[in-house]
Amino acid sequence: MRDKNKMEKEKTDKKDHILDVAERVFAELGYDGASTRVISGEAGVNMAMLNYYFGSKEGVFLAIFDRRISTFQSVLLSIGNDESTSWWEKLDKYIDSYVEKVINNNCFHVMLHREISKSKKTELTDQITGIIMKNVSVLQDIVDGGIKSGEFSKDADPQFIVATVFGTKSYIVNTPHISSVIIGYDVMDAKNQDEKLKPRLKTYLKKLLKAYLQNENDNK
Amino acid sequence: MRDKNKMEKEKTDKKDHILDVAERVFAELGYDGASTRVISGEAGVNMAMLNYYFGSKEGVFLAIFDRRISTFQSVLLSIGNDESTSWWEKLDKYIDSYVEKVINNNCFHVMLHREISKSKKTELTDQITGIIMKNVSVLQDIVDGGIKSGEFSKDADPQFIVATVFGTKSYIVNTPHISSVIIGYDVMDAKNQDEKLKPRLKTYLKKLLKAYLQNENDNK
DNA sequence: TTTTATTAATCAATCGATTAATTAGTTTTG
DNA sequence: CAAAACTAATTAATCGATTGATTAATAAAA
Repeated sequence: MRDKNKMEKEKTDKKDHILDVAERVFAELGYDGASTRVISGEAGVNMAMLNYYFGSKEGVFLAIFDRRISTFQSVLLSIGNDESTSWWEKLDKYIDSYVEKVINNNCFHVMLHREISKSKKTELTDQITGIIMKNVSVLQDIVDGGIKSGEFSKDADPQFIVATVFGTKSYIVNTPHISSVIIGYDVMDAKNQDEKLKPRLKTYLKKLLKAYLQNENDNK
Repeated sequence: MRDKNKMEKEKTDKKDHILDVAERVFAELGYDGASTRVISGEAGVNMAMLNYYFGSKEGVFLAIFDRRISTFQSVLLSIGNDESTSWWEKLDKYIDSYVEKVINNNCFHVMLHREISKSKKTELTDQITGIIMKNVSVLQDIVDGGIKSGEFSKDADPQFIVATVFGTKSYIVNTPHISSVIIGYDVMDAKNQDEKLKPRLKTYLKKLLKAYLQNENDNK
C-alpha cells in the first residue's frame, strides 16, 4: 500500500514534470511551433511517452489546462464575494491576487493568451473564453459596483478599464523581448519578477485606476 | 513605356494581393500554423510563386512587415519630432494616430503580437523587436519629455504607461472573443470599429493618461 | 530570340503518431 | 519463499502525411 502510493506519486510527478516542460515550450514556440520531439527531448523522456500518457499532442495541451484551471479561479472569486470590504479595497485585493497569480504562472498565461487570440472560433476557444470570462466578470462587477455606489467616478468607462488591467499585464508578460527593453531588466527572470515586477505592477495598476476612477470628474 | 508601367502595376497588385491573403492567414493560424499551400491556395496562385516573388515563407512574412512598417512609422515619428506642440498635444496626437492606424491594420498587428509573444529568441523576433521599439520609443520620449518639462506628474511610471497604451489596445484587438463579450458588440466588425471602437478607445486612453499623469500628486 | 512568369512534379526534412520488442514492477501460484 | 505469469512502463525504429523548397518544362511577354 505504501509502495503503491509511492509509485503513483512518482508517476504523477513524472506527468507533472512533462506538463511543466510542455507548458514552457508551448509558451516559447507556440502550439504549432513546439514539436513533440522538442518537448519530450527537453523533458528527458521518450517521445512515445507523451502519447502513452496524454494520447496526443492536443492531449498534452488540454492536460496543461486541466491542471491550472482548478486553482486559478477560486482565489479571485472569493474577493468578489467578500461583502465586508469597500469597493476600493476589493479593487486593491483583486489587483494584488491577480498580479501574483498571473506572474507566477506566466508560461501558462502566455500559452492561454496566444490560443485565444486565434480569430477563428473553435470548441477550445469557446471553452477558454468561458473560463477567462469568469475572472473578467469578477473585476467587472467590482468596477460596476464601485460606480453604482458612488465610490468610483460615474464618468468612467468600466469595460475598457478591464481591458487596461488585463492588457497591461499581458503586454508586459507576453512580449518579454519588448517589455524587458522598455522596463530595463529581464522580465522573464524569476527573481526580477518577485522582487521588482510584481510590486511595481501592483503599485502602478492601483495608482492608475485610482487616478482614473476618482478624479475624472475634476478634469471635465 | 505605358505597357511596361501597366505590367509592373499588375505585378505589384498581384504581390500585394498575396501579401493581403498571407497577412490574414498568418493572423488566423499563426506563422507556424499557416502553410505555404494554404496561403497560395487562398490567394489563387501556384505555391512556387511565393518563393519566386519572396524567396521563402519567411520572406513573405518580412515582406508583409516592410509594406506596413514604412507608412506606420512615418506618421508617429512626425508627431514625436513636432516641436511646436505641447507634450499634452503630442500625447493626444500620438493616441489618435496610433489607434486609427492600428485598428485599420488589425490583422497585421494580431500577427505581429502573436509572433513577438514567443519567448524564445530567434532572428525573426529580434527583427520584430527592433521595428516595434521604434514606435514604442516615440511614445516613451513623449512621456519622458512631458515629465521632464513638468507638464506631467513626476511620480508617474513612464515605462508602464507605455505598456498600458499598447496593452489595452492589444487586449481589445487580439482577443476579439473576450473583448466582444466585455464591450457588448463585435469588435472585429469593420463598421463597429470605425463608428464605435476607435472614438471610444481614443477618448478612453486620453482620459486615462490625463488622470494618471496630471493628478497623481494629489493622491499621495 | 531572350527574358520573365507560371505550372506540375518532386525533393529531402520534419511532423505527429504507432508499432513491436524490451525492461521493470506487481501479482499469482506451487 | 521463489519461480512463473502478468501488467505497466519504456525504448528504438518506423509509419504515412505534411512541411517548405526546388526543379525542369512550358507559357507569356518583351
